[in-house]
Amino acid sequence: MTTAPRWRVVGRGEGGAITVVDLDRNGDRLAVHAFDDDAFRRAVAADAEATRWVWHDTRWWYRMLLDAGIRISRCHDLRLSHAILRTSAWADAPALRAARGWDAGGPLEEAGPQALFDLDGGDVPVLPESLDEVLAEFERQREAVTASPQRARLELLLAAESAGALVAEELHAAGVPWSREVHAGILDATLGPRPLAGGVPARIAELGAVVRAALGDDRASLDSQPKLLRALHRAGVPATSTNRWELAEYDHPVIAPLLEYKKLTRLASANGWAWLEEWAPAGRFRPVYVPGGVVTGRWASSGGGALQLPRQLRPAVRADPGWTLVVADVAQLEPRVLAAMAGDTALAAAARGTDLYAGMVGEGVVTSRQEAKIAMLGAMYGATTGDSGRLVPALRRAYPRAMGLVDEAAAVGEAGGVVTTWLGRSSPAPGSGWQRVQQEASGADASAADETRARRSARDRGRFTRNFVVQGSAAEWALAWLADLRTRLAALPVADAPAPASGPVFAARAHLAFFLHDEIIVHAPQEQAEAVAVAVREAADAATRLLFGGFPLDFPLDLQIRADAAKG
DNA sequence: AAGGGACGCGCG
DNA sequence: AAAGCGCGCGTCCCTT
Repeated sequence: MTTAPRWRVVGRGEGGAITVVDLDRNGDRLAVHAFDDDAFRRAVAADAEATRWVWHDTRWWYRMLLDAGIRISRCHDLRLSHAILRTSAWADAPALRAARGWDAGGPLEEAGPQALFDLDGGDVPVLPESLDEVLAEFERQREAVTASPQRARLELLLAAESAGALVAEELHAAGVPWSREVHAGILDATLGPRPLAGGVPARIAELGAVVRAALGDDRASLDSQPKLLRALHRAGVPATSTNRWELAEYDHPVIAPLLEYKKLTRLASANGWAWLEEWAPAGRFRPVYVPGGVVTGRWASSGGGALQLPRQLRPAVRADPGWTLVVADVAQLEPRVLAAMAGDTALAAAARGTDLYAGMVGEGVVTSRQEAKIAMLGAMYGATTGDSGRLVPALRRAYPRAMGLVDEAAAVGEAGGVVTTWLGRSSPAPGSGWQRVQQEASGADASAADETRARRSARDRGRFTRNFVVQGSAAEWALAWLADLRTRLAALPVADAPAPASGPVFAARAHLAFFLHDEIIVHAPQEQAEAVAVAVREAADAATRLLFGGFPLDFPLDLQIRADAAKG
């Protein structure tokens, strides 16, 4: 009788052949297989459900599999896991920290065959993919986790991070269903007809003329910040910058058309016709997601500005014929995560309905929903002045546990310490520059300027660590939500729907199409919309229980089923 | 000519 | 009406 492997570790063996080592739950070897590329794909396809595949970089291996139409259930991404364990305060892992090569983490090209042609790159870091190095790193990671006092949470974090890596590749492969017609229609209505190559859109040209007239300078340059600032000064607007918020404070006929001009030039340059051609040439927008790309554990993106899509263009996200979108975002994710982490039952009580901010008003902590929002954001970001800073003390009185948690995180950061999220991602230690500034200020010959500088950089770091614990833990909730939802969607029956342009893995199957910190979009066959909506809600509940057990707090969703992703 | 920094602004 | 966290990207401008 054969034992089913717990892990299947993938690497390059003799002569570069793909080699898979099957391990049992104790990490003992069950079998070793050498494959060519085709045989490897067949082996994965035959065992896609059962096994946790262990590999150096999901971007490399899973992209190859998805291209061949193969989806898998689980993996362990050594690159992402290494990054977490290397800095986690809960992992005492000297061997892992000493390992060379695993902290490289460059773009995908550097890990793939592209590197062969990147000769002038010279010392471009390449992740180890040889079987020996992959096995050794996996062993180091298992040791670090097993020895951790927070083993269960770290295991959860590594599993969630790795699932996120799978989701990121699937999102890229499927793409965001994008209506070029709707997008072009918005551009036309806002900017005017598409100009000839290199031309200025009509509405922008008109507004530019109005602005120059108001400045009394028909040759004023509006696109150069220093020149615009000088032109404003000549026209009697004593602005110190040209940002929107400051300009809005001045009462001058140039302000309104100038702000509109800036709005339109922004749309044209960031998401205009050129963007449409480059990023959505065939009805799909395919951003590259970068899991763990932000220090806090949030995802980043590269290419196309996926995480900055203006709300204005959301109507261009449009389901294929016979399909629909399930659009869901979490209401007040970060304050809810904070309440659960701190075990703050008063804040949890305010969150009991669907609107945490309304709950705060109901408890008499603040007088309006807007105040509640400003105060809560100020507490999580470390505001000290303005309306926001003024309201924070009221929150400290009403929610001492939640506020105590972020205040403590700030204090640790100001003192140069490290803070850690709910599941175990730690903030980076302060850099040598930061420490030097603090030391210089504490020396006997420190000037007043030295002390001011040191205090400011300490406060800056305090605000960073204050926010780190909340933003990072919220990212963990979102990862758990994504991972659980991904599994539920895969379990839905294959639908009788027209094949979408989403590639072989996603034809006739509901799939994630977009993710943005606390929001997801699922592209679903119309007949499955309700089932998908249920899965999205159940996944949120599952994530909450997984992270916070029985703590009495919901994470309610704002969920809509509709053909486009506009809010309505 | 290429690259880095500053600025501004889109998103959460 | 905003000053306080985390990002990516386009533009301009200056340096190399």
